Amino acid sequence: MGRPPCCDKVGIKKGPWTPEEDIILVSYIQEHGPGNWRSVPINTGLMRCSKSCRLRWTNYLRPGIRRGNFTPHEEGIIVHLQSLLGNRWAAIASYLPQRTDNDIKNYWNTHLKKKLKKHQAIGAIFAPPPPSEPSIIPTTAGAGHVDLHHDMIVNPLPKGNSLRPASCSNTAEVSQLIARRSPFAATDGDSSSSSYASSMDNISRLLNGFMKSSPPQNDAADIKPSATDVNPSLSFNQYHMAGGTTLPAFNDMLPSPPPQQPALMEHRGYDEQQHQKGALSPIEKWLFEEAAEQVVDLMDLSDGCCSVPMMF
DNA sequence: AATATTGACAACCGCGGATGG
DNA sequence: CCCATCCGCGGTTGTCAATAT
Repeated sequence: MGRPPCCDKVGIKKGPWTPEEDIILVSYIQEHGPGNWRSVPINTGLMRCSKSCRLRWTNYLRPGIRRGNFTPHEEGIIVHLQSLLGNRWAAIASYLPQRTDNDIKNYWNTHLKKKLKKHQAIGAIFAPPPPSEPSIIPTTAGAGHVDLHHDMIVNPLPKGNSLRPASCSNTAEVSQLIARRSPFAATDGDSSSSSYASSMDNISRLLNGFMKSSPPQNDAADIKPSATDVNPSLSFNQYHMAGGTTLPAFNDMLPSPPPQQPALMEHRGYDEQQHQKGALSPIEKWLFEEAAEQVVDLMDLSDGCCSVPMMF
């Protein structure tokens, strides 16, 4: 006897979500908030397993998510964090609050790993570190975070270590967000189409109608804090959420521990509190800061981004 | 034009931690 | 403590579109 299935497989629908299912799920969460996923399929009539509902919400329907078009700077962040943290995608995603762990993971597996491989073959930018220092060489499969990995074995981090700061919690623009975020929606150069895409307008209309009947909540624009919200200890994510156009020093990108994020808390959505469980362990933070000094040049390179893409 | 291959990413699966009775 | 349940995470698979042959 193995572990019992998370849900009754009989009658459970699998595969891509339809717009109608999305609407049902969003409507339900709008009313009840995320959480208690077990009850979601029961109460909504969705023929989906609770995990599937949670995943759909977390990765696609949740407001504040940006999809696709990773910037060179984001790539740099991911590469660096992956070298530090290994394949702890949730932790990495906590530094890029508009990105989901799944998205980052996919991007790593499909793009960055190849880029790094190619780059390492060329043997350019990343020189081997002194043997006695922690390696920050980005490598695939987490092989580059050996020292941290060792430390984590000795002093393991809690598994639920997401640091994900707030993303916008509004739902007033959820239809728009869905339209923007949908993998099938034509956005940001993504012009793929499908039956889903052809239905996006209908979803938007339906959701707009739904939202009108919903209690007012923070508007999407609210995720951009005012200038006074941008304080010196602002994390990278917060900074970008604040619409920053230039980057703070890498050390400043370190997120403050959850209690030090009052401004952020105000914008937190239902489930965002779930992501405040963990924080950097001392060793992790130390390594992060150590590595930050070495990576600043790299980050600067990518930050100029926009004109000088990172070369792997 | 038809078929095979590759790339991208959405979604699923299984494990393990957290929590409550 | 033990057990059951819920939830989140990371690895993996499935599917579809784009590209190559």
